[in-house]
Amino acid sequence: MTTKLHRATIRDVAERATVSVATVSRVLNGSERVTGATAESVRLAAEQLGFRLNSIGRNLRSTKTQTIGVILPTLTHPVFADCLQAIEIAASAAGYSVTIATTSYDPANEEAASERLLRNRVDGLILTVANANKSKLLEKLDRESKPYVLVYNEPTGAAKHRPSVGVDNRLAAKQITEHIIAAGHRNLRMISGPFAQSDRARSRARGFADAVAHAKLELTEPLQVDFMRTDVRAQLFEAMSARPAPTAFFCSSDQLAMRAMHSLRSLGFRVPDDVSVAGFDGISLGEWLTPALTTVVQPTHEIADTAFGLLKSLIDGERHLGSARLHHTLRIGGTVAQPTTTLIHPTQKGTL
Amino acid sequence: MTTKLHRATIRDVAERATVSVATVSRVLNGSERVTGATAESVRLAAEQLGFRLNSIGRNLRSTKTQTIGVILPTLTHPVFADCLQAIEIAASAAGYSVTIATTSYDPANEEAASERLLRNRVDGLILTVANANKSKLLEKLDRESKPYVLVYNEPTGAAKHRPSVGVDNRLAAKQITEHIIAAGHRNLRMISGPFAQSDRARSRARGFADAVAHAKLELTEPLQVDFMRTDVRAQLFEAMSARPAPTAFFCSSDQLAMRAMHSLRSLGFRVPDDVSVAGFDGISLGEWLTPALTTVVQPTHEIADTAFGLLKSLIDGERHLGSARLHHTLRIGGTVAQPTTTLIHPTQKGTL
DNA sequence: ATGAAAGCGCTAACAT
DNA sequence: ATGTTAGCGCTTTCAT
Repeated sequence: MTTKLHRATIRDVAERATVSVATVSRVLNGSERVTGATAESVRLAAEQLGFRLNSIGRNLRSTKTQTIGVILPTLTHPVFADCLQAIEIAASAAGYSVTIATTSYDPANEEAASERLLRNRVDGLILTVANANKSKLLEKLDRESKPYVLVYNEPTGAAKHRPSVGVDNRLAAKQITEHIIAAGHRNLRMISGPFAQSDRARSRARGFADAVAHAKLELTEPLQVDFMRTDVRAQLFEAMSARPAPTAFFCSSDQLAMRAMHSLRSLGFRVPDDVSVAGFDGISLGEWLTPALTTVVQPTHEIADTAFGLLKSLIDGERHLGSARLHHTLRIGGTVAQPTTTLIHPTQKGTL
Repeated sequence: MTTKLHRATIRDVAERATVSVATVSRVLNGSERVTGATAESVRLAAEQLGFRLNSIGRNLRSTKTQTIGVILPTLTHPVFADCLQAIEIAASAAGYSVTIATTSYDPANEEAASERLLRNRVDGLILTVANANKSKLLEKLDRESKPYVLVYNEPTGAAKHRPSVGVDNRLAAKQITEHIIAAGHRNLRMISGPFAQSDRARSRARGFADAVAHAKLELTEPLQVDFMRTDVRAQLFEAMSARPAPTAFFCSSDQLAMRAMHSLRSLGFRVPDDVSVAGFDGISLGEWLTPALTTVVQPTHEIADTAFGLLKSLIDGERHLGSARLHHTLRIGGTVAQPTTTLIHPTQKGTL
């Protein structure tokens, strides 16, 4: 055990095993035909020297880094955090490292983040962008034919060729909205994150509108809430002041749903007795609420695995792999109930 | 715009700008004295060529990667996810990339994860290990004098020299337990994650015991719950069958608290009317519950910033920087209330 | 089956 | 202020 153990290079190993560096490299990579005896002596020498392969040298030479980049809007959102975790597990199982970047939903950050990753020569990227149809970053990636797979984004139109993995947001939103309507609600309102930050939010709003239109109900404008910034409570107070007042809210994410429920309750409305709330995502915390949150469950783990698998194929040179729409499920909790028909007009119970 | 834009190397730039590669390298690094004119021509050439620095080459030569590794038990836990996000923000602001690894609380994975990171020659590591006092990984890092900073871990005894950032878990646990006792509870029970997986859990259990002892109450064994695996509900059913039955639970994490509340409620106990619950961590979701979760708030963001700052100093060669205990705060929600004194014996309300 | 040698893209002495 | 040159640690023809 010398002081600078890991400074041992492939060359040191070669000397100690009295073979050439080429041979050492061969046994290190398992590849090539090397005599069992020499291989063993190399392994022994490596162990004795405390040798640790320096990936940098390998990467420089092979122009492959066995590293993928992951660019996500935030890790504060459990969906993204869980997804990243699943990606990391899949990647490391395949011998890949993962380098991350977050954008705070800001396309400007997408640029800086991607450049950093690209300078590091990641072999490919898994990412969620603000808008998959119109993205400088994606255009760059396309131009440079750098492998990437989108998660959660649903590119459409001219961008439809972009590889992506996620659920059918519009359909899922339509279905959960139908569930709300089936419970007897006639005055629904959607609460959404800022459309500019999320094409998912837009798709979900479309699905909501689909269901509302199909039931021949009146469609109101989604309440756009900048989650981290705005006073959700004030916005909800106003929303509940409308006549007829909404009896149910469909929220574009579970976090939004939780905040909405909290605000509604603090305004004196009982959930689901006075007003129903449904979410979207299926974060596990939602199950632990009482009553449990009614929501759409996205198969996060599967999305991650599929995305990594796709990316791996792309990296390995396969083409035309297409995208994957995975199955969502409805998780019927207890936050959506029948509207209280006896209520003339839900009196404004709370105050600001 | 040729096909292979980014294949342009520093050498191509040098040729186009009719200077030497050394000069290009100099303007790229901002360092050194280069005439404004030549610098400009180099920048122009680089732009025209769509040149993108290849970090691999730089890293190999400089034996620095401007990359840190982050090893965390999981990202499923919001505390870790939020911390990682804050680390990433701090790191990228300082020009560092971050490569991640998760261990699922399994020390065996710590080994594999760290080797991967170390092969990638990360400049330093930020990590949370199962046991900061007894860790093969930490011993290795010490032996190789690889810079690292622990987060959340609280090394003690012989391991006290290990740089760490976090709160005083024992004190914080003691304080929130005192809060519970001050509400009038006499029969408290702690619910903890597996001690083997978390030295924090052990510290918190000690703090709990401190408060219980100080109030001269009877100390019961913490209920160890393997969160992801065990049937929490069954364990709680049993716990509530004890006589005298506990009237309050202190949970070693907010997630555990949420699961506990869910199980208790499904067993027919009202929280906080029949039984009080407090958590630890201060995840933001806890604030959105109704009633809001009473808990200890760890300054996650600050922990991340401090840890990165410390690591950066270590990487830059400074020594003897010590550790940082950051301030926690109690967040008094509504999940801890006075025990119902009229209750003779809390009758078993639910069934399995 | 193994070795010799070239070179991936860059930085850092050392020259000039 | 700028150029020359020697590698950083590894993989990979091309020989043998």
